[in-house]
Amino acid sequence: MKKKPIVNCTEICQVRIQAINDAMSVLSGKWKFHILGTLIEGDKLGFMDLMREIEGIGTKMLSKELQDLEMNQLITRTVMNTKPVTVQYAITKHGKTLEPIIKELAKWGAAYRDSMTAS
Amino acid sequence: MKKKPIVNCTEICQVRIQAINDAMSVLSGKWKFHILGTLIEGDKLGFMDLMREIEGIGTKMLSKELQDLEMNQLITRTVMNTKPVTVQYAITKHGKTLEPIIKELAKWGAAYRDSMTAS
DNA sequence: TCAGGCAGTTTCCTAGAGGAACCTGGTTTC
DNA sequence: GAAACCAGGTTCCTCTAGGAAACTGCCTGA
Repeated sequence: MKKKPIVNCTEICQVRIQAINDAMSVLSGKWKFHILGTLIEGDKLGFMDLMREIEGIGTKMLSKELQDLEMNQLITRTVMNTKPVTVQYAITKHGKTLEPIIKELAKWGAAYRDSMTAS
Repeated sequence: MKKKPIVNCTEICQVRIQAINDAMSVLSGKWKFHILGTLIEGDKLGFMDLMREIEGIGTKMLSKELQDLEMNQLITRTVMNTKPVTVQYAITKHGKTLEPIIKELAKWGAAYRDSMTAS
């Protein structure tokens, strides 16, 4: 009995897969959510501010991820002409659209931890 | 001028970081969202059904990710005693709590794609 | 002048994520 | 008996994400 061809993926399914891939390509990596979450909370942070807030991240990763996020227009980077040059990172309007996702994710993570420690 | 000690991370920040780490430890990887999304949409799917729905995944990854998800109680695996043994994967009540996140993620991904192609 | 802060960059290294292909073992249809 | 379908497991291989540590360059206050 011949089975339907390999490609019987429904269209809504295809669309969802592509959408999730798009989102993940921008948000992949260990640190993006943390950086975005931090910048959503406290706007205008410097490089060292972020280092202090995001426990565990190193300078290389932070700088690389910041570049990624800037390239994708989720954050902005402005160099201030102060005496020791400082830089301000801030979330963009576009980046703010991620707030619900990050909030949900954090909420779910906390609930998950509770449910695990309970059992 | 001495700066405040390294650890001046606010508490809400620490909590968020831990929550996001918890969530990511369970949801990390290229395929978990796809699998969960597919199982939320159509309940009770077999191994080959999932292969067909999730374009691009291979047997190794699918089987490994399914084990992970089952271990974390997000899906169930039931072996049916049919003539050629079939298996049914389904989402759990717990797994369903991820629905808002996955929906949001897919929504965001689609919107992101639109905004990128527009510019 | 020298330690320390800011903002990174560069190099080196390794574990693990993930793909391709092949194998098993049972069953049913042609 | 050959071919095909289900449900995986196994092996081999590659690539890169990510950490550690060291270095740069500028500025400032003690």
